[in-house]
Amino acid sequence: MSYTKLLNRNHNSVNQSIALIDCNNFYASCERIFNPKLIGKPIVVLSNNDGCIIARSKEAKKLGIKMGEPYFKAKNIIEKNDVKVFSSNYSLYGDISQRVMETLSSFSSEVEIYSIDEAFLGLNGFENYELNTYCRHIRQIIKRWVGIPVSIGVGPTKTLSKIANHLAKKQPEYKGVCILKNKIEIKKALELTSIEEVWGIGRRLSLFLKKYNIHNAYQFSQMDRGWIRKNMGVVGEKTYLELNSVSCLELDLVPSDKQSCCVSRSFSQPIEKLFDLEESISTYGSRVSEKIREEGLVAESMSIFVLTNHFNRREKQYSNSIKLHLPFPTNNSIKIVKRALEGIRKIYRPGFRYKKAGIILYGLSRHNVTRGLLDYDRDTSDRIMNTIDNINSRYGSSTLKIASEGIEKIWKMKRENVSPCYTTRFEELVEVKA
DNA sequence: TCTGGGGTCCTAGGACCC
DNA sequence: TCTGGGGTCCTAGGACCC
Repeated sequence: MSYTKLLNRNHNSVNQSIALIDCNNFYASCERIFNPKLIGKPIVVLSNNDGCIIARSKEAKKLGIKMGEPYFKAKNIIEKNDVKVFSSNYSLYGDISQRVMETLSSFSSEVEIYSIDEAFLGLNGFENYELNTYCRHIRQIIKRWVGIPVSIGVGPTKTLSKIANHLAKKQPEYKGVCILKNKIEIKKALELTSIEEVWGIGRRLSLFLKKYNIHNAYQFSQMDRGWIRKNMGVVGEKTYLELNSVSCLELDLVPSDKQSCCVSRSFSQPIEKLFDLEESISTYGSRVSEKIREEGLVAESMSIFVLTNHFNRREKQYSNSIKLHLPFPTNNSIKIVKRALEGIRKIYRPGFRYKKAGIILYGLSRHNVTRGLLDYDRDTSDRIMNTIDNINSRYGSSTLKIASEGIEKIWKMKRENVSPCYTTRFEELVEVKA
């Protein structure tokens, strides 16, 4: 549907109610479910390689620990205050997320899973006070059944439901549920929301807007539409309309297939040898192939990239990438890894200390659509991959792997404080113990 | 000493065609 | 000698999100 049509169609639908359910401090809350001693204690969760802080409990936020801060910089506060530290455990978080989403789907037929810890729900046909009661009920059930605290914001558009959610979290008087339905409430909420907190307005745009003396969401919503279109493109214009209760972003109820799929990692220590880069790229290539197989997709091209540590000013820097086509669309690990290795050999330059490498698959599609005449070995190759996937899911990931993935892996991720996989058996442990 | 990873959408500009 | 212009497709890069 064209953009204009969409606008016209929705112009009259100001009365719709979209709820945004957002899990509070999601990763930290997940760690607490199976370890109740942690309730009330400050917790942080670290990114891969135990590099940055990517989740904090309420108590940790209070100590002044910042989101995205490097672990080593916060170590002082952490040790002084006995903050519990966890390496990220995505198989645990993914599993808890699924439970939350399943529970949500019992409350509305319209659910859009937006991220690991957020979902939009269509909640039309409620009176206001019913809406409030219903949301409090949802909140209670998720807490009771899954053990995760959530905040709920409701508004006539997605962007306003985001703002409502933000208030529900921040202002204690809402007790976790904020409903923005009438003009006066919306105006008040927009005035309370600083411009950089608006969904869709990031660091760059908020700096730009502040130069024009636009500091909060209400000021933004009162600007001239043409000016916004001219200076911020269609994306900015949609945000503007959404703040003015004109819905431009519909609920996406059937998740569409991915267009690209990426696996990349920073190394635990810098590596210099082509051999080690080859091992890492083989591992990532194998993993990314597995990921698209899980979704029934095939890729037609890929991009391989490497970079050195740009934080280290004293060392010479290098980064490069190369795009490669596959002879025909495939999700076969062996073929993808083989091509990826050709790529890494082309962009490798000796004499640098590499910090990170990765592979991105492009041109993804459902695999029967692209079946071609040259594709004679598809069935055999499907069977081999199937067998590998089955064995790996039964006996732990990487039980079977491609030889070039290597065994020693000097570059492998650091994860010193990972919690047990309470809900997903031992797959991750294989990775962690080594 | 130590600084994450995986996505989407939009736009500008080049190549190519008629 | 004179040397168009508009459409489409693709790609790289930027900005944003969690």
